[in-house]
Amino acid sequence: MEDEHNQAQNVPAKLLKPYDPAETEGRIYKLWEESGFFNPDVCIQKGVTKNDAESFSIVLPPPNVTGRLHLGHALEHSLQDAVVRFKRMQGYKTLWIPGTDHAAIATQARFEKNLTKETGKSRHDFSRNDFFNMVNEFGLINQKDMQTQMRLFGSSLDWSREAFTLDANRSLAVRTAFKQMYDEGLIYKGHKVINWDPKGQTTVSDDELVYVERDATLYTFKYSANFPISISTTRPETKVGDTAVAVNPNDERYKQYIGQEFDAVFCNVPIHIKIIADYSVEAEFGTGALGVTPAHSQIDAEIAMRHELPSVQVINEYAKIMVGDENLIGKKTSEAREIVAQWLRDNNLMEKEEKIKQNVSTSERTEAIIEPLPKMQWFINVNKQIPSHKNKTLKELMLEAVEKDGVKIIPDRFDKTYRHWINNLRDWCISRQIIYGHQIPVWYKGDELYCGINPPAGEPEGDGWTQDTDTLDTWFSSGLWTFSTLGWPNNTDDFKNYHPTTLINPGYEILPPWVARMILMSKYLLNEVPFKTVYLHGIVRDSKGIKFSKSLKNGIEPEEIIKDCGTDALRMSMVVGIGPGNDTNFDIQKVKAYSKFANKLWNITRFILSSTTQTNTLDLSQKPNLPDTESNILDEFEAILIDITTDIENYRLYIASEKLYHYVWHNFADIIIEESKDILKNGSTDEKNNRSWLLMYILTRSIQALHPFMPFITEELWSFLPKTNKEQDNLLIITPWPITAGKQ
RNA sequence: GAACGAUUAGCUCAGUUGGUAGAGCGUCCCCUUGACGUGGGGAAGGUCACAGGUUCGAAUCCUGUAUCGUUCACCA
Repeated sequence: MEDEHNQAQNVPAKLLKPYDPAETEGRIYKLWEESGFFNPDVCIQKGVTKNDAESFSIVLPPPNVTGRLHLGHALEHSLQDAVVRFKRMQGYKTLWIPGTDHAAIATQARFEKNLTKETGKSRHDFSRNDFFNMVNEFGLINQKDMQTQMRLFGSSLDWSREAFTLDANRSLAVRTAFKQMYDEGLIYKGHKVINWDPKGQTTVSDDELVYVERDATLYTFKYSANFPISISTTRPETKVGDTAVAVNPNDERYKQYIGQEFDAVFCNVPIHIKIIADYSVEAEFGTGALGVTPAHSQIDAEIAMRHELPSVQVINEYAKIMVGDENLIGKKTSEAREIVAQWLRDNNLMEKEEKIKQNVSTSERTEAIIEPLPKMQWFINVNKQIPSHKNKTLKELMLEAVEKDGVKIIPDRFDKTYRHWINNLRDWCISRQIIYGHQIPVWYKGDELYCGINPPAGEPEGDGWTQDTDTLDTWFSSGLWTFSTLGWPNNTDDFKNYHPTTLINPGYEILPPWVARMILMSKYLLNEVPFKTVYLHGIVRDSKGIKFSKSLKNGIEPEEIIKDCGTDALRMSMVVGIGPGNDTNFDIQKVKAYSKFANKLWNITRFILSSTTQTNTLDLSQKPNLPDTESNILDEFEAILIDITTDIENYRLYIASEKLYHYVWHNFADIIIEESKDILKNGSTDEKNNRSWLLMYILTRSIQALHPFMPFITEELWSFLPKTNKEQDNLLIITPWPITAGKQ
């Protein structure tokens, strides 16, 4: 039987069995890593990339070291690696930097939750230093795990440049940025109403709030019998801190009272109320009068600022009342609410109680109800005119990036989201009362304040200095990511070669907190944009369209999928048909379909190697004089390659990958190969040779074109192809993209 | 309250610039034992949410409506 297959020696034994990704992928990744080709310096050294080639750089959105990578990360890696491999093959000086994010509050919160569950202890049972180290260790375990996962995804990351937002180099970048902003007055310390998380005992920024709808009661009442105006509130317990009642200046009902001041005893607490006029008050809502509590509401604080009202703090960090008699003092806000309401009823001051739906802000991490409190904190001023930037504000610099500097957001509808966020931006509270993170690089000694950079931690010379105990919002360090990873503040070659980066590829949900912050930092510190294109991907949901989450336990481990179907199949399923900014419901059927495709490609190769002529000596660069039939097939194929190339260059990977899939299976295999069987069997020698060359050519180029999407199987098949010229002698990862000629 | 998105075959979703619809899975029939049973051929199945409009022509552009979803804001 064997003797009938006179070309069987062309077929490696491995190819005779179905494709086995599990056996292949790990080995191939190791091969790549050892080759050094993930590192652009090595590519230049070995003559793969020209020294003066244009660079293509991209930093990985650093995953939080709170846990492991999930399918959303698989999507992100599939997209980025496809583009990176494509650009590398096109001859760009291609750099993709890996890294992870310490994620400050998220990591500390998760660690502390585990700690309490397992040992009953909390952070207060440890020294600051010990606790920091424990959280960090927890993070580093996850970090290591994620590095393994990234390799499993096949990502061609330059591991020699790996970064962590909390490592020494990044810490230097953080201190440098902080000092520069501090010295120019952009970072300031101020006593303002901030979002306080009573459970986490820290401030949180506006972006870390989650609004939850709840039932609430809207109470309408007067402070005292002789007070002329009724007010409404859902939080009567805060009203012991009121210092004014605000009405709309055009409201005829109340005009006569504007400017008057009243004393009252509210729930046994003496208060002094001034009646003021402010346009922010809507006459139509409630009674048209707003009780102003400057210490416990952002909006009221703004009104109070405009009218120079005193501010009285009545709620403390533990969300307990800190004024009043024994009935009130020390009570939790929820208890105090009912006590005050009852007092109002008892004193015939309550006019109305209605049930309403209300959105209450909670902490993203601890789920605690946020208490607005006045506190001394560090802020970044987004409205200050910056002398070193032609008196533009940070907000203006951020808008400039998309309006003038050409930062392109894909899909473009998110451009609006970006602008809207910036236009509503308030000063960014950057200090946190947690331990895990970058400690504020500021030291105090008496009235002296020192802000420093120098390693190891920036501390000043001499004795008696104590460092500010707060740490920075995690987004402060991630805002520096595109350049802190390239060696900034040192003027390194990497920084010169690769910044601004070409592309960034995060999920759309972090457009405001991350993408916008990177633009802020880069525009201010470097006077340039951090990246040229922002490709936003969507969310991977479960098959029912529900978001994966740890609490719902509906997560699917990427490893399971990879074990069953292979990474290439998973990657294809994450790319084909999923447009930018679109969510996708994960469906294992889709992955299975592409694992079939992998096998199909495997068998196409087997067939061509075993059925064509002279495969050992076939030189692709020696194109025979093809008859029309073959010539047309070739033209059609090249046209598709050009098409696909254009699609990828415009980041339409979801279309390019599908076209490739469709061509290879339903044109190449189903039509071209099928009709070749007869030719290869019954044709003349010339016919056989021409057809053989054509099949081998399309196969070879298809494998190259598929490589960005299915890197493992294509690299493996590449090794089986005849080695008849220099190009084919190399690893597939560094072969030139098949249609460089097609760019014409 | 506002912005944005979605609404296409039984299910999950593509459809890049307007030229009367495609994929995967599922269903049914047939074929394939010399690439692949993870294969091949074929079939059924869609008034492209609805109503108007622009156009020679619209799933694709415009207006409005409905339902679902996301995000932002928030009424004190």
